[in-house]
Amino acid sequence: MSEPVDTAQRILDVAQALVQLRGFNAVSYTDISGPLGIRNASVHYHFPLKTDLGISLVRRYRRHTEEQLETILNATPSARQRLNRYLEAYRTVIHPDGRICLCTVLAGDAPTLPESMRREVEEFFKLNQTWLTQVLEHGNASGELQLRDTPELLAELLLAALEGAMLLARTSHAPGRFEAIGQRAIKAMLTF
Amino acid sequence: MSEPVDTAQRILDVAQALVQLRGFNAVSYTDISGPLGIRNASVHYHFPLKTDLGISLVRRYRRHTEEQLETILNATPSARQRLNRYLEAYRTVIHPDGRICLCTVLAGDAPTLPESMRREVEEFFKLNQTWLTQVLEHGNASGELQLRDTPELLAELLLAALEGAMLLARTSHAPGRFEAIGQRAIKAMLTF
DNA sequence: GTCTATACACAGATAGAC
DNA sequence: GTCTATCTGTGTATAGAC
Repeated sequence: MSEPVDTAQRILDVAQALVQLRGFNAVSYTDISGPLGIRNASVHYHFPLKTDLGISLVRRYRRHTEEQLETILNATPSARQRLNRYLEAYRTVIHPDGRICLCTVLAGDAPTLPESMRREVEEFFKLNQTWLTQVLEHGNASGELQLRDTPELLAELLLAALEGAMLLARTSHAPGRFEAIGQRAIKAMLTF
Repeated sequence: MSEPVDTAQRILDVAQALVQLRGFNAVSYTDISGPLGIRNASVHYHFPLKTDLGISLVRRYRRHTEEQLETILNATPSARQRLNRYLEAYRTVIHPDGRICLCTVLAGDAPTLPESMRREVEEFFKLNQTWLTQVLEHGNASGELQLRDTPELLAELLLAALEGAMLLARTSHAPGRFEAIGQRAIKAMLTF
């Protein structure tokens, strides 16, 4: 009864996993078509230019993230719990095989990406930073947190720490490192 | 009277600048030979395989960093000043054109790098982390700092924050962002 | 040590049959 | 929508002249 998932979505699924691991430039149309049992020309039918594919990839990822963040806000009014849930969300994108956040990888590729794609990545980070800022602000206003700096700057610091933690953990083949740093970074937000 | 700088070193100079910007895989032998006024075959004479070039690149970068860190230790006994100098060192590798720390870029490329090269990158981060740990430990022992967590974990957090800050700042074409986050991260070490 | 020339693989992309 | 076939560019790397 269920419709077969359309090819464009499955292309994006495979492409995303590959890009999360190797980066945008190190993934080819053939890399993507192979696991799907189709030919690279078929991928071009759905995404004529690689830039098209890249933009669709980031947009879909950002939409998905937006939904997750919205869900967290609805699930709890506590800043502590919101931040913990935010950290949990990272666990869903990090894999032992080396996959990390799509946009963290693309940030590394940024200077080689088409400008239109780089802007999409930038928007992803803005989304995260704005959300974190609001969570910290709200926690401060309600008295749950006692921030020692502006919510904007602390949000930026937390985001940066998580980005860097993913890179460091992956480079040293030590996924546990992300957890340790992530937990500590959040604790810092609560303690500041 | 001064000897002409040997070609191998100049190759590494050009290669490093290019890799700091685009990453390892997005830099070709022709990209490197062009600015030097030679042909790509000449680069192969000095570094037969690209992996050879990559390893030399990271080793030289790490040696240079080791010297800088040693210099900082000799220049001041204060943890505060040492951390500030450490941040200053980042300023020498970050450029408005998009160049950031060589090993931060290579961390993004890690899964596509030859294993021997990845290990060299890992060593670079270990070097930084060990140094930072010692600085924090020393500052704590002397009473200058009051750490609220282990020096190891705080060093990891600081390193991760700086890594991430470089990526975020570059992605949004806002070099000033690195400064702000970096300063705040160091302040966190002093305040913990 | 640097050159020209070239081998070989693979990339993104397109044309046209089915 | 997917295929085969192909174009064109570029990458790493090597052979051999100078």
